[in-house]
Amino acid sequence: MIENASKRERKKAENRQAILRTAEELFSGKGYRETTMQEIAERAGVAKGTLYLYFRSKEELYLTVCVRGVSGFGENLEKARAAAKGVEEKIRAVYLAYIRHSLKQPSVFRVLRDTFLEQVRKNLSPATMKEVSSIIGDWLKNESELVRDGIEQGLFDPGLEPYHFSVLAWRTATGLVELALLQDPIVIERASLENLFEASIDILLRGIKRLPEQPGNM
Amino acid sequence: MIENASKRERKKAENRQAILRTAEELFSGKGYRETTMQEIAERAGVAKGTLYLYFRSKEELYLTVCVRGVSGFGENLEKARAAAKGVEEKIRAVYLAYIRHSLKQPSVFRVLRDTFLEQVRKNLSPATMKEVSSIIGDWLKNESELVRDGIEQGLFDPGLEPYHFSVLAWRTATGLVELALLQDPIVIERASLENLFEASIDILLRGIKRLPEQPGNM
Amino acid sequence: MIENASKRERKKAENRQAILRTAEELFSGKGYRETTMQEIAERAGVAKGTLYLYFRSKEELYLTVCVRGVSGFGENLEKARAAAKGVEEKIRAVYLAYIRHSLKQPSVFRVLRDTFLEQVRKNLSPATMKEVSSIIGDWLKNESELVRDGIEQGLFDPGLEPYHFSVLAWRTATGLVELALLQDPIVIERASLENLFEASIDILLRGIKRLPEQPGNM
Amino acid sequence: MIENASKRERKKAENRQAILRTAEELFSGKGYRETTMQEIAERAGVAKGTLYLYFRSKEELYLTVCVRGVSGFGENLEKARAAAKGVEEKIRAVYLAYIRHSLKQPSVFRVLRDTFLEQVRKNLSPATMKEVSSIIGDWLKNESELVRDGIEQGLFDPGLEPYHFSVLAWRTATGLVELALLQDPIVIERASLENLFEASIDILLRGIKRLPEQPGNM
DNA sequence: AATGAATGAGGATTCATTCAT
DNA sequence: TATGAATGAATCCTCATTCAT
Repeated sequence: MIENASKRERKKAENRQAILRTAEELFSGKGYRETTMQEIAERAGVAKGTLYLYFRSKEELYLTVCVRGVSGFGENLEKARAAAKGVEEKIRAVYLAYIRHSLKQPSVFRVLRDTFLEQVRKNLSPATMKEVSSIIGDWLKNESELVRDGIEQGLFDPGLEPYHFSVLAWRTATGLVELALLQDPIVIERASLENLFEASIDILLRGIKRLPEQPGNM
Repeated sequence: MIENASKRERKKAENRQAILRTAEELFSGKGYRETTMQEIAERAGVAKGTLYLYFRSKEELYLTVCVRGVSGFGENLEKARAAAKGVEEKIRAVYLAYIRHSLKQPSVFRVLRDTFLEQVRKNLSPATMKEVSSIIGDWLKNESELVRDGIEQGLFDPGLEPYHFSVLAWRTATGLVELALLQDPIVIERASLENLFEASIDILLRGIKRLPEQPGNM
Repeated sequence: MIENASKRERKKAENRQAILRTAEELFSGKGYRETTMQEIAERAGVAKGTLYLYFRSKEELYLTVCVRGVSGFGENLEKARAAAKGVEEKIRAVYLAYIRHSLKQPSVFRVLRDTFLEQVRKNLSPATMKEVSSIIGDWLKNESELVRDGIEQGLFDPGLEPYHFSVLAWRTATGLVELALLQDPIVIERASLENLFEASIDILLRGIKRLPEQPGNM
Repeated sequence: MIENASKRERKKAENRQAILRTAEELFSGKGYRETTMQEIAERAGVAKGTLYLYFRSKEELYLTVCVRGVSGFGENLEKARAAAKGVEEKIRAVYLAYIRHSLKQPSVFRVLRDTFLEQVRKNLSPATMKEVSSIIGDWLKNESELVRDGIEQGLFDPGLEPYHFSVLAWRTATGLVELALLQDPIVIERASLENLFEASIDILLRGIKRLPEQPGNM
């Protein structure tokens, strides 16, 4: 009896996961409008109607996909920072973790990004907006702390506004990921782009380093 | 006869421009999928069927909007480069011109940006994408000439890949403009962002400067 | 063992009644098409599948509700007839009992009325319709016996077709109840309507009375 | 040119009429829910999408059908009254005209009736409700006048409340039409019902006649 | 007997594109 | 050249019914 119940529960949970995975893949690959419930159902191996047993509407499914992915994101960045030694290394680690994670879970990246596109914001519930914002907000805040530390340690230009740098790094990373996610990358090949990920944070860090001999005029 | 012909020509060109302007505005405001041919026609003051006299399909219309937008950018940036003296100043001028132009013509900016979101790409044929990218690619290549000049003049790190830097600057600028275009800016206030526009190119440039004493290891 | 069996029987009968009560309420409030099996199940406190243990289909459930409703009417009217003395009084009593019962149990009334709206009929098989009508037909036939008695006793116009009068009285009563059940009565106030209930049967009866002096020409 | 335009206009108007006619037929035969846009389109000889060129939604189409039919109804009753001579004949003529017109245009009848069914009232716009109510209201008012005249002329029982009689006649007629509209009439055959139409108004009128010799006690 | 997850046919609506005028 | 009516494929969602547990 319990066996039965749990078996059923398990099957249900599996179904839910299958739907979410499929939906994530499709939404992420083709966007909200382009993805049809029919296709999600087919690929998830269930009937169209079944989707509506688990999610009240296409929109609810989309939001669930979003929120689910977003949760893991923050922790990931946190881990990267904890693992790295030294201010500069931490900044670099978080920056690259943001890029790597985004490339691995494009749908999450897209939600994060969409939160900052007016066009799409209306699709997101306030709750989602808040959760997403808080992740970015945390990153920016933590990042600023690191920069401040760096300044205090004499590593970075004392005239630098720490928060500004965080925003700058975030926007740069986002812009690069966007390019990388295009299925046949344009303007630049994938391999070069990979190099650019590392090069970009190097340039950014170098751009804020303190120059002892010749006083920075920034 | 000739009078009539030229009059007709003029009317035709006007119609074309009106359609393009309207389409740009709508694509920019609601995205490709959300924009209907019906609405474009209505707002442009022509009949739905007329659109198809000027553009073979919705996609071609979109492409034309893009190309027109990119060209506008091109001229603008060209002017900025011509006006500035010295490599570094030219790079800064072009970078800032890109931002200013984007803020002045948000719809062009948005349409172009969307072309780099997969959501829109799924609706566009590879041919369309290729066309847009090649224009942007050309433009980035021009930009990298400047960087190459800078390296030759001993201003920038000789290990730097010029084209990469163009891409980096472009993505950074784009990321910042995106933030600036949000109606209720989150994360950062408008004023700070204005500062960041200038600070960002300073950081980027400083990040690639040659360091005579300690040889660049990038 | 027997205890258990009877207990189960009781439970089963209770379930059946609960389902029927709930269905009646819902069918009455929202109509056949608008009422879903899901909602019936929920409100009756059973699972959707359980409904199909008791009733083969939605239609059979509806039919059962109807039949049950008609039977209730039947008993009630029968009682009224038995209690009254004299043909005329019996007819009046049955007529008023029909109205009172309808007002006391609006859902039964509504379900039965709907069975005579083509909208509902399209959802019901001919068999179902036939079943309901035969019950109502029987009931009307009983009623016409009274009229026949009245004619034989020289009370009513001998040219009168007894069954027709039953139908007429039934439709008139139904029409009046319909009006009375409107939440914000239009056309006539509730109080007046109450008077009309009595006045109407008076008029109907007077309309069929034998007129000794001038031979009825109906 | 004008030829063309008018030809086109005519075609459009014809289409509209065809759709309305078809819709009336179907709505009226199967009810709102049972009728599909697909079927209306097919039978009207147009494509599904075409319906939406003429009517914004299924509901708007339904209401248009309703309102269109309702307009002619009032005039019809008016004509019947004008044509008949004498109070009694006028009442009979209007009553029968109501029945005949209802049978000829069932959809109109249904709208009229539905205005008095709580279930359906929510589907009707206030405007429709008002128009429909006014037709019934007019009938009832005019009818009352006739009854009042009859009383003054010594034809009808002086104790009779004129308005009540109007309501009674209206509800009786409605109840009978309802029965007649069932596709395979139940409880009573079509032919008998036809007789009942006339018999019913005879009974009603006879039921309110003044009885000079034996004072009416109603 | 009871459950409730799964099904899939069916229905309203949208919109890019065509074509007769 | 310009029009806008017509098309129908495509999409989201509902719900009666089935069936494994």
